[in-house]
Amino acid sequence: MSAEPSERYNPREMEPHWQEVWDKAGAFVTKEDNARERYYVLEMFPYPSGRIHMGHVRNYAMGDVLARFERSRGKNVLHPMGWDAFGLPAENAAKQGNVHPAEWTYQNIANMRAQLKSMGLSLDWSREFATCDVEYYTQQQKLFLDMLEKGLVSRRKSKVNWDPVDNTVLANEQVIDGRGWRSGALVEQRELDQWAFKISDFAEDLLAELDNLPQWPEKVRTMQRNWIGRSEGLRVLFEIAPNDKTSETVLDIFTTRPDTLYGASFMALSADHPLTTALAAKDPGMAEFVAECHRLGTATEIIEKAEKKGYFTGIHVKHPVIEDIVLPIYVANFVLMDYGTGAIFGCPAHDQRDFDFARAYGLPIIPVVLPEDKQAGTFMTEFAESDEAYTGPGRLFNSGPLDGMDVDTAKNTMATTLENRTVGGKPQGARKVNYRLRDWGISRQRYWGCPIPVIHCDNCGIVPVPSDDLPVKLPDDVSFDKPGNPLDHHPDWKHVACPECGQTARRETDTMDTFVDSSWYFARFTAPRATTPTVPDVADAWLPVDQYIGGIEHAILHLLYSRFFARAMRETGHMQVKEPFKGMFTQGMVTHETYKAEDGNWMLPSDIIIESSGGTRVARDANSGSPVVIGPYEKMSKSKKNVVDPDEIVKTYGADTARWFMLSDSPPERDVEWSESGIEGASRFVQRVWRLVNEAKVRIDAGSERLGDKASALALTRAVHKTTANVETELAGLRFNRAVAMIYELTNVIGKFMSDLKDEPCLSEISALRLAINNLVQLFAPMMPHLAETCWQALGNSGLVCDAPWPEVDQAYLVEDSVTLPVQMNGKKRGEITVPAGASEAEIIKQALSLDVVVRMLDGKEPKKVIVVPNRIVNVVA
RNA sequence: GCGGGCGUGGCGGAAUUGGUAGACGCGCCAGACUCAAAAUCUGGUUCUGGAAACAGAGUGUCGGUUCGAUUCCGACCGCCCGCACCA
Repeated sequence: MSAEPSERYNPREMEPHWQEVWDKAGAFVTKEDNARERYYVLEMFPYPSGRIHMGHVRNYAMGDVLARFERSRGKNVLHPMGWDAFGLPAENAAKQGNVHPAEWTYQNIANMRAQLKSMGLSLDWSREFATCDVEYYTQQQKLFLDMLEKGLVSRRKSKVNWDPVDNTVLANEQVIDGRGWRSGALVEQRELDQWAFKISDFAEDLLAELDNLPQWPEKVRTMQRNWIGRSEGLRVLFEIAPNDKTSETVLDIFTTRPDTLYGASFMALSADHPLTTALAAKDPGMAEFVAECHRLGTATEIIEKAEKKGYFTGIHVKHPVIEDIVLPIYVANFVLMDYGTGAIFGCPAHDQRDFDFARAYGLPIIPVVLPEDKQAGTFMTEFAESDEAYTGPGRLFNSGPLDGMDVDTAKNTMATTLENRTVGGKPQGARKVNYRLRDWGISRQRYWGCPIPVIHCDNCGIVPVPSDDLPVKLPDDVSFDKPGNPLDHHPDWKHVACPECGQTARRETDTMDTFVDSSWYFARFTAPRATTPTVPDVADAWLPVDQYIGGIEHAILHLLYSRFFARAMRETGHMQVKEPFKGMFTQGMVTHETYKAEDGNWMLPSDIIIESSGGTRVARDANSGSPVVIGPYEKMSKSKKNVVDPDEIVKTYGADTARWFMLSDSPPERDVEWSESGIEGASRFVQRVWRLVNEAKVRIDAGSERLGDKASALALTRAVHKTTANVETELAGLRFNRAVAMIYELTNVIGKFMSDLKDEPCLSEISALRLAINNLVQLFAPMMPHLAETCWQALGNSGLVCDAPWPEVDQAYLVEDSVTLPVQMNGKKRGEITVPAGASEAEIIKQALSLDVVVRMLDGKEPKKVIVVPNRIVNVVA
């Protein structure tokens, strides 16, 4: 099959053809026994919602360009695809449509696979898997058991974020502004037995290694750093003054400012602190205050506005470094139980929250840090009138032995002092590094997830499922008509004999958070059919992923969990690599104009007609003709109906056109604006290239017998080599938009060359044209692979362009033998001169000064100075 | 509040280490081809003045360094994103 010259290029015919050719040739099946350098490119695998969207098209187009490009550069490329297939939508579909989650999911996968195949991606489909495949989650259960054995999994009663709409637990990372990330429901706090991965064991390493990921966006690294939230400080034991309300004798607090201890004026406990709970049991007023704190919730708006409130416990602690001073203990609504020890000391002068609290309750405010440029007296006076705590640097004062020290020295000195004292037989102070990062709770009360392979036995406690008994398979016969977890109310699934004592026991009915599934799939792709989670040697050979591409929305959750999993898999012997992704790229979103009808309803782009006259665009309803308001570009979303269906685009314009458009114009990390005229422009280029190739073919076939070296032929050859070198650099750096621009430029150059070509060209012109047109095809081949194959064949090349090596760049052609230099007068361009490449400075100056405009402006005077930057510029200073 | 990023024509965006601002695309204007339209091709398109040659201004604002600044420095203005009572 081949397209006739002079016909329009027909992607609908050619694209399926080449897809079949690649498929039959097994062109993109990755071989292990391949001596070439390995290159692993991976795009975040999709959730099988049923249809791909333009965001997928952009993501996979980028990955595919890299895969094809690196392949042509001689690498052994791994470019796999799979499905992040567990999750709640399948269960919701089951509830609504009476379809089994498995059926729904696999049907969606089939649809989306067909859509992805129509894009012509160079994927190794032989490695495809879905995380809901038994073969995959069996291996995940093995990993879980290995991690359990290594002490990387914990089970404890803990406060969890409970989503009352989805009826399940959420990880902290899945709570956004106090609401569930999927349901948007206000999250409640509940106490449950939970399985958790001990990600906090790796906090330090996860933080430190961020510095060794130079190919990650700075933004993502910063976000992870903040999330891990390391802070160095001191645990301090405060002695509780003897009293009759509690039997406790010490209060354990965490502070990062031990230097300000001389400014302490109160202590504050979290509403959930054990001491609070004990005291509230006997104090109804306090119990009411605690309840009030819980009602406040965690929503951002509320926290921002909430006043600092407290409740005095009636007890005091002794000041650790000032004799005969006691400090009152409050329960305060701004102290968090899950950070530090859930208790703090308050130094109002140097912490804004403490300041506000002290103001509200009439507590002393004692400044102990003096800004470097202030006198103690004036600072005290100014400070008394201020509403702000001073949190900057300075020297200690009002602080006895610390007076005169800078903040860091004072911190250290105080730490050492307290380390050397004891309270109740323990050191009063202990240096401690605290992290915000908390363990990753993975228990979910759901059916469509990976079962947690443990058994609860009344005699033996928690018993791991023996590996011979794996997999713990999900039962097929489940009902979704009752609220709660279908696994829990399944008639017999959970009832099993204890593997240890044989007595009646219960299976764990919780399944794993679906983020577990996506935390190691990149490793599984290296040996997707192995009967172990990985084949360690193979995983180590491929990993880390050279280039990972996906959305910024996974900057914390997925990427942090994956980094943890790599470490956990290392500890359990499944691989050596601890950083899973060497290069990370976060691509921007696809946006589209929004359209609103007169009645205020959003309208689909396909339901409107846009007319433009004299630069103004007017939209109206395609059916009724009534006017439609054109709104700004926003992220494509179903709710605003500003979506374009990739299937329709592929049918109308072809995959190559869609890919080309997605890669041109906008830098890949920025949002791209989808527009009708944009896709039309891309389509125009496809046809233009096709015409150009056919015209070139006619000229080349006609040949020539005239000898001769034409300057235009040399210029074209230079342009080809230069563009090849530049496109290579840009593609390697993922600057697809710049590569596209250069290819356009070269196309223009070739077009110009052809229209200038005489009826009887000489040999040098024909061979320059042959090189140019073939190279052009190769340059755009990673982006528009079908068109490239068609052109490649039409030009009479043998084999597939996807197998052809990247064109060679001859450095000799990159060196120009004459240069055009701009000539500036006082920094403003006035003209230009052309000089031989090796021209001396004196020559250049002489030529520049003889320019008409320079002579005129100098008006007979000598220039003050002439600056010559070789190969760049000449500047005449008058 | 803290952290990260960004401000360039009508629009998306280009501009190596400071060296011709506006590549390339979209849009628009004019012309060619056509009975006509579509498609295609050619030319033009930062702004102001001018028929043109040309001159002046110009990369958010103000200032600085420099022969020369979109690029470096300082102050400000505006926008986007992330985090946020983390002691």
